[in-house]
Amino acid sequence: MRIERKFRQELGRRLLVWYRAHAADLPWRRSPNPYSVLVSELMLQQTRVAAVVAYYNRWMERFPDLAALAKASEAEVLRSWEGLGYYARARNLHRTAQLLVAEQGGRLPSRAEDLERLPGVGRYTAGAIASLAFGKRSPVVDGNVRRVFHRLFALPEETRADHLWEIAEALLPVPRDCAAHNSALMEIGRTVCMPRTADCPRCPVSDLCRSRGGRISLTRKRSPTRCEESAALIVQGDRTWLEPSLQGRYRGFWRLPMLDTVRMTNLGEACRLSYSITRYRVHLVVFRAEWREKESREGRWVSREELSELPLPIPHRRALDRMTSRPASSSAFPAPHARQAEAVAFPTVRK
DNA sequence: AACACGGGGTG
DNA sequence: CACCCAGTGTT
Repeated sequence: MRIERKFRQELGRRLLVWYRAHAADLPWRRSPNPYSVLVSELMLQQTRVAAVVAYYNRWMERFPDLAALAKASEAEVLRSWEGLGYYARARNLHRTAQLLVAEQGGRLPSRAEDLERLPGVGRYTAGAIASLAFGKRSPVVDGNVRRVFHRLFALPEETRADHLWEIAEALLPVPRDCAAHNSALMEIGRTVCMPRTADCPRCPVSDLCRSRGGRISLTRKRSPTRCEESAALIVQGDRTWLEPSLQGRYRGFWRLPMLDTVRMTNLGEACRLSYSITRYRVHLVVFRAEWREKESREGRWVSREELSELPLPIPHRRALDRMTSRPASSSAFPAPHARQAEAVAFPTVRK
């Protein structure tokens, strides 16, 4: 697709003017140093601005720079990320900090090509850091930009990702303005040219737009797969037995043990809750239990104070909160369930 | 190219 | 409830 110089200049001007007037006041825009751009961009991967702000502020207080982050333990890093999801991002950010402190004098590279070699930094994030933090003439294509381009140029649904990157590159203005240019494209996608509704009257480039707010066709998804999971709540005094998650999505987290009726005695259902995770709908049932034989299990007894410092999957954190917080109540735990609940031996996944 | 990865907000 | 989000890494 050819882009006329005149079109490019007019579009660029409008974006910059609009952005100067409408840029949201976000914490990582206050002092755009490379580290704050790195942290915010990692947090913003597949995650909305509104969800990120509080995490970002706490993060910067706790890990103000690469050196502080590199020194932190993984548990501390994961606890700070808990609830934000996609925990590989946190592990990657931590590794990136350690790698840069160890080998690059604690400095981020400024070229997208070098940034992309860092763990957790792909094509989008590399371009974002290069342009936003270092003012480089690097394009960005994220979900917002993709949608804006689809509408702006009335692109066919099957448009290849490479083509979108070519367009993004071709539209870049002089280096000095690239940060604002890229931010403006994403900000318009986020606040004006939204997935379901395009608020064209508010859009600074609506008269240059080929589709004027047409709907982007939605890709249908398969319905969630139902799963069941049963966990055990084992209490000794004021401590709860937790086990480390050694692999999988919750690697590095602590969690309730899976109910194991061979080594545990099932004392009855304590609580149940459902949650969704990517394409699964999980029904979690927690049973109160006692050890018959604890040998050969990795884990530890955790007090309530320690509980607040260890990283836990949100569903397990919730279940624990529900079961162990009994304010203004003499008993620390819910009364035994009347009937002996039937044990579900192991979580089952039906495909 | 398809899939896994988390949790919460929005209509 | 369905859909989606400032993507990346693995298979």
